[in-house]
Amino acid sequence: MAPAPENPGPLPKYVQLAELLIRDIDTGRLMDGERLPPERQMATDLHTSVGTLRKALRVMEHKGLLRRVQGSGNYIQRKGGPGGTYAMFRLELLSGGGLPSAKVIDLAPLEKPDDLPVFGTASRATRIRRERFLNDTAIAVEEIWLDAGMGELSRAMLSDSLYQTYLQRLGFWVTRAEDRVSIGTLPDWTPVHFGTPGTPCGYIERYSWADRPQAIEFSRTWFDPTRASYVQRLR
Amino acid sequence: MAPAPENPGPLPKYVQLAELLIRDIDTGRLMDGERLPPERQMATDLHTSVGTLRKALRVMEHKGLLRRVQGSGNYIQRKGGPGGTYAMFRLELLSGGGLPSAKVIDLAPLEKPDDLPVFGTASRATRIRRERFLNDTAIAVEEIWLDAGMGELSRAMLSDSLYQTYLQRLGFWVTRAEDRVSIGTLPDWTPVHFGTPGTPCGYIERYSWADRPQAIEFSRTWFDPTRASYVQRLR
DNA sequence: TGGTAGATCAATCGTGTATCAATTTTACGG
DNA sequence: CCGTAAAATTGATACACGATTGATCTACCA
Repeated sequence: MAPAPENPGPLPKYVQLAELLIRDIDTGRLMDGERLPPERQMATDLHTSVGTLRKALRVMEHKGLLRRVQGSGNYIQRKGGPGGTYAMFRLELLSGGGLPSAKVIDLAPLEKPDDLPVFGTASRATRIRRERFLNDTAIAVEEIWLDAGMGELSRAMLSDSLYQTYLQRLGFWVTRAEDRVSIGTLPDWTPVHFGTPGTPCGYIERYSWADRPQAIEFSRTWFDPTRASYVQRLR
Repeated sequence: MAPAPENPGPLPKYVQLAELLIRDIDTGRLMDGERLPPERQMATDLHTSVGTLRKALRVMEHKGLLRRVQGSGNYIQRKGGPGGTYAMFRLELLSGGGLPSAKVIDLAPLEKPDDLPVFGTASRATRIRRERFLNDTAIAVEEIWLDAGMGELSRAMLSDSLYQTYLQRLGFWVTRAEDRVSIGTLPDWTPVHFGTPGTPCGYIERYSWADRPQAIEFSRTWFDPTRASYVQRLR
């Protein structure tokens, strides 16, 4: 029969928005009790309408993650301890958790090299090399390739959360991603203070999709297994 | 296409379609809450008609695996427990997918060794050592420690899916799990045909919880990164 | 009976706009 | 310094519109 399993369709936008915000809560980017920006401003920042945004907020309120006060604002309400009801994936310190940040090593628009898997539609891509931290301890280096068709990126535009940058500066957001975790060795451009190129380490490949059939981003992450591990929580 | 006349016994096409999709759920290709493509597109992708496809969807809805929302879409609905039977098995062949199976190497009730992290309440645990396969190619070895307080296991009781065994033979269901992926080396009891002890490999630690605050199971998995990788899909 | 094809209906989504209600902030008078 | 009222801010609610999508029905074929 048809060996054609289909690619998943995009979820309703308000669901994606809710999950985007919930991710920010889980990663610590949104703290307990913090007040969100006004709905109107937030809607324009996220390139959506107030109605859609409010549906997302309604979802979060229903999950007990948000307290909505008329005339005052929307307040984060952190529920229960770690590993709430949301399945998370990320790099964590061996001791658990950690507030993520990143330092850009290099950013350049380049021709896609031949050793990259096929993704996107353009022949060029923006290459970003970063060093990643959890609580100010370096845990990984990564190389991100963003298809040129998605827009131009400059160093000044980057924030700690790349996906947030994509949304605010380029007007699209990542709706789907796939990680493949394996083992590898540190690349030759690894900063000397991080480690020696060739050292065995954890290795993550990630494809990211937006609202089109072809992946728009491909990234490789090399993480130090003595300091961090890839964590997946399942409910 | 090519509806070749077959023997009196071929399953109706819509049943085959339903089973195809259910298998995608079980293997984790379709995740909880995910939205399927529009029926029209899905029908053409699967080389069938909308009517036939809808019969298949109707079957899945009747089984509680699908939530159909008019005007919105078809959403995967996880049935009791953590998704499908293999939803928690996240290793895939490098070429993608693969049907999982396992061969028991050893099963023994033992005192918990000191190098194990604390879990459960008993001082003893059942140790299971298995070799794991995807499509009959060996991809990993694993060691599972089930707290003695959960019941007695015998070799004859084991099926390919341990969690299903727990449910059917011991009467509890794993509701939550946490994976930590890193790198390691093959243990000294690795079967010779699988690899040489000490060889670098991928390494997964997993804690599993049932209906009590303390973890009831701890497992370690060593996988061959040249044949499989740990996969995580995100929406 | 099972599968295909097409037309039509109904519900939802995303967006935009307007209006109301509750709260906070500010300004003013004492 | 205090109290009150007005102004500004912000969330809540409602409706309209077009596009998308599932639901239903009929006709036809093997």
